[in-house]
Amino acid sequence: MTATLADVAARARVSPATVSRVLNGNYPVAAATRERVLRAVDELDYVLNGPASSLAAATSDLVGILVNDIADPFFGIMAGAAQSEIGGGPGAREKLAVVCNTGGSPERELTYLTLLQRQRAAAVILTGGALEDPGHAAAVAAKLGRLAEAGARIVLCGRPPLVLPGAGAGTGVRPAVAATLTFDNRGGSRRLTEHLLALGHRRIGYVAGPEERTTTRHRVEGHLAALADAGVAPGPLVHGSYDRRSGYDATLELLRLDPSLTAVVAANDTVALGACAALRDRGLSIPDDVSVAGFDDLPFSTDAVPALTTVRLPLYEAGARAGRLAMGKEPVPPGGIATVHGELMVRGSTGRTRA
Amino acid sequence: MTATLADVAARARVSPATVSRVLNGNYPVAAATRERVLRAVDELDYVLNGPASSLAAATSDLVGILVNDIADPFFGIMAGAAQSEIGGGPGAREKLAVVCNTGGSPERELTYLTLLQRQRAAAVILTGGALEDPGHAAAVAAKLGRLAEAGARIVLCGRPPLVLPGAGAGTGVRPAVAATLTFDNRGGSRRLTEHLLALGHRRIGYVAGPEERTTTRHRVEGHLAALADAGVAPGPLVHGSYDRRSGYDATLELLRLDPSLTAVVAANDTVALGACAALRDRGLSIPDDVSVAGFDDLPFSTDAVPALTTVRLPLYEAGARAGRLAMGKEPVPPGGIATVHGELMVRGSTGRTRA
DNA sequence: CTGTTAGCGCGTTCAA
DNA sequence: TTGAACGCGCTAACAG
Repeated sequence: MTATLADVAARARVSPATVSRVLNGNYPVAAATRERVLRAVDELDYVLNGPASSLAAATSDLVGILVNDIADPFFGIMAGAAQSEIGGGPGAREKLAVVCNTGGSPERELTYLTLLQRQRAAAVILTGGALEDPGHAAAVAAKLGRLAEAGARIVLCGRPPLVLPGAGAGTGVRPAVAATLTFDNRGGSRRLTEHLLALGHRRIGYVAGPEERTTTRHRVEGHLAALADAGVAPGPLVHGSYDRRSGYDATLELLRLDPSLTAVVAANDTVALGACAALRDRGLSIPDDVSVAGFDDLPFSTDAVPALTTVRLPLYEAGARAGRLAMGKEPVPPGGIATVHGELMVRGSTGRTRA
Repeated sequence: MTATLADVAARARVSPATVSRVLNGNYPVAAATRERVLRAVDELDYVLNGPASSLAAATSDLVGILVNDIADPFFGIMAGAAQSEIGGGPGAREKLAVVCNTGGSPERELTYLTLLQRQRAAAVILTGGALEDPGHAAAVAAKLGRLAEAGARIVLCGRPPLVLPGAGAGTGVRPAVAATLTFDNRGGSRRLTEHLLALGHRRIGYVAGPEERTTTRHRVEGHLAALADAGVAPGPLVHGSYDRRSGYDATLELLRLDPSLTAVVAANDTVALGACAALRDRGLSIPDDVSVAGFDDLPFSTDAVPALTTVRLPLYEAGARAGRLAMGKEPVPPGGIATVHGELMVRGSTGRTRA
């Protein structure tokens, strides 16, 4: 059967404890002994028994990364970056960075958190916007609290800070979350709309993301704030999911609600692509008839025709930083929270309104 | 601290063994007892200790899904589909389906396999093409053999069948791989090139994927086979990675090598987008001056302008099937291998050559 | 620097 | 249907 630590010890003529020490590299071991042990490990094709090790040490080397949609590069880029900072750090004991796909489902989010708690995960990174349902938010907060209690380091990436129930000044509530990297969706969205306003647009449609999501709300709020500041009345707004199809359908609906639209702002780049397709199918040219803008600046956005005006979020950098924070390789930002800003990328899909 | 099985047992006034039986549902337990146990579990916020459980049971509920690039929807779609078939099957004990991103690195692939072996993973799914280096292939085969020996079910998805060293007829070598779903890259590529030939193209450039990868080779082979059958000489070929930038650069190189090209075939859709950008920047129109074709039919391909002619691979279906196979929820195909075919999607990016 | 000794928390016999 | 007892393979004190 599979070789155990004891087998290795016997073969190397040392005690099991010594083998353990060699493998974990935590205690000094004579070079000659270590050599013998490593050879025995090799000869026996020995692989440490993770569960046994985790049980004895009361901690595992598993790090969970939760994403809302693994097929969406928005999450893939962040998750990949985080994973690259976690797996195989030189010298450090190998961590197993794993990505868990919730599919945006609240139940699955909680299920995965429980599963990670069960595995005694060393750290958990939650990416992307949160659901606004208070019940679910409380459930997540509670779960995170228990995970943190059990020693897991919690990091939020691209997610608003956790609102701690009953965490007032001096209540002594230790925050469950070690660090939060939050995206400035509101500010980015605001600058994007200001750009449109500067180009002369006054009738702007909005294809929003799924309802009850923080990302959706913040982006809408930034948009509305820019309009309010300029004294421009909001145009029609339609909610949909974060996919291309939704952008297509919602844009047709927008056009129906207000045929005089001169610009469409989309929840993200993927949705914007769908919006572009709908406009083209209606015989409208971009940006001559209607300008279109996205959000996130995913890799394909620059290849759209015309190239998409959007707000660039440093997804890779944020994910990598979250990974380092989860590993304790980077100091926690002051207050535990850092805001990540987006950068307006003006490209061909937006232009001046016709004279 | 964290509650244990014994705590639950004490609170429910039963033995630890009974609690275990209730939790695992493997043995009959009186309804009243079960009720009491479940209440105690709830009151104590008890969460099973995974490592301890795995150690005792000599198996874990972890299922690993290896991908080459998590930021690429090609893998994200497969992984998400597989995960949806694995996580939270009703009744079944919750499995933890986790995605591991190798980044295309052979070392990380082996590292992840070792880590999964260490965790005594219940199953492992490897997605996407493999590296052709014989040394690495042998190392992977050996690792998979050991994983399988330890009870893990191995499934390949979108990957060529594992060549078993020394597995001849009657050698009694039990294949380590439970099931293989392989993509017909060769056939799909061949049909794509035939389509181009039918449109009159005779000077076709090829932007290939990374060298030493099975996917790259098979797609190139299909392309060359179609040309050979038609008696057409192969055009220039340039290798690159699977990203947009690579497609852009390679296409400029192709144009330099043969300015009279009338078509460009790309390794995949992402690369094709880069190719389109390069052609446009050179002032060439698609498909009037040059036709472009991709592979995979990722969601954004239909939104390219013009929409991309490509070969659709049923990524979601294949991933889901791999997930079911990993869970033993679906019968293994005859011979352990099933070929998944692609479908030619003719769209606007390819057209007849000019008269 | 190395060996000895106890558990870590749970599943699974075996009896009852 | 339930309980008692043992051991899974490893780490972490404590000696030496």
